[in-house]
Amino acid sequence: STSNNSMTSYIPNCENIRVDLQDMEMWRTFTTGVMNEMIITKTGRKLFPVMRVRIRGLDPTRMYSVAMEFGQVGTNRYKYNEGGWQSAGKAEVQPLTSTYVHHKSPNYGKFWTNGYVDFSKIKVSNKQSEDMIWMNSMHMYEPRIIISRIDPLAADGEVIVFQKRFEIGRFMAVTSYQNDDVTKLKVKYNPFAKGFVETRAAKQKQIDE
Amino acid sequence: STSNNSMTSYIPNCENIRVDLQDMEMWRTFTTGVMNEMIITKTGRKLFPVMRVRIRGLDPTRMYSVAMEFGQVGTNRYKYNEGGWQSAGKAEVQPLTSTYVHHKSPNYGKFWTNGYVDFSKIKVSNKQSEDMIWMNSMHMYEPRIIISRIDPLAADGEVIVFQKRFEIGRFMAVTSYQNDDVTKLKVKYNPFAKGFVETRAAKQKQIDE
DNA sequence: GACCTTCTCACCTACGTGTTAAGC
DNA sequence: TCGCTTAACACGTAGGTGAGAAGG
Repeated sequence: STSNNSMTSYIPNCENIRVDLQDMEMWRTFTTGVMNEMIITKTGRKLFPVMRVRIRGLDPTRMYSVAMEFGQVGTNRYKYNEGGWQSAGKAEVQPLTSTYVHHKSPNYGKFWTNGYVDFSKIKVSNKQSEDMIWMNSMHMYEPRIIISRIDPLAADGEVIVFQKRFEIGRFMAVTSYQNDDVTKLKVKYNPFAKGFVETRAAKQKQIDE
Repeated sequence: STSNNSMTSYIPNCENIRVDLQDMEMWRTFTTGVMNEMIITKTGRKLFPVMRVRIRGLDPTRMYSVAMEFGQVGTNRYKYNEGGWQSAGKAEVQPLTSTYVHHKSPNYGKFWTNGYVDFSKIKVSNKQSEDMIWMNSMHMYEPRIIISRIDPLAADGEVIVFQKRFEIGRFMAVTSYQNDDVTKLKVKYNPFAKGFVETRAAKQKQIDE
């Protein structure tokens, strides 16, 4: 939408910063012909796949914070019906604590541009809590990266110098998987779900016979 | 020794910084009537007990790095003989990479003084490697804490503002435990060694009978 | 009833222990 | 032989999965 696009353009990218999402093949798998889902629980659940980026163009000697924000997409809530997602009324209010400041923040530009930055520690929840991202179930979210430069002269000591939306990282927050195709992909690619590979294969065999 | 004491005094403690070691009862257990030992391996081994400190007196809005250095004690190497440690010739050269910069560095004074700072991620090794503390086996070490303030005006951007030695944290680096009393204490207090509690108890019973 | 949430569970990954026997 | 180091191992801790039944 227009409002989303304007978000990335009002930030002067004065340092020529670039941020590239990694593991694109994996991300395409979870978004081609399917709307990805992420389970949220009271105690917090990790995301899969994991956002992993390469950052370039920071001043090596200056200090930055890197954060990931989860923005609500659109103004509706959704339901899964007859094999697809459809609007189901107006969205709940976007919870305020929807930004994860990377645990290595703040740090030198040199640190952030050396290798990859991953967000594997993020936990998403349907309850408010410090240390977790609070989301509404059956709502759509989009991850966005925000880089701030530490600046003692600024009012709050930090100045946003870069933002980027990752449309390919969009997902539906759910308390249990709705689309069985999503479950299949999670079991296939997430090592922690290895115990269900055989289970699901056996069931599929029963169906086939 | 005189040289060790002078190390802490040439740093002007201009910010009235205090650093207090926690879990003193545990540390006393590992140093009263016994010389503590820490196993070092090629792939790196964690320390037990873990150094955990409370820091006070930092400027909340300025930025600091907190590090732990492992200094060689004395100029000898040692051997365990007839139930005690004794000198066994001249020490090997102190490896250079003997400082662990805490993984949350750099960070605001406010962060460091809020709660405790623990060094549970430190790994010690007898091989040179990034990310690990390189030590010589059968040598004695002493942990020391070093706090540096990030200062854009300084030549390398950091200025040491505090140092402190922890004599109670001294230990002998070994590739396998020499003193069985140390092994007993490790098995008794380290949760990860719980599998050996019964084993050792059973063996002791055999001896008693 | 229909829809969504919560809880417990078996089954994984990942890795921190001292033990022991073999190696040098 | 002796002293020290290495590697494989059984047995823990810690925590990340979807499944499935129960709850609201």
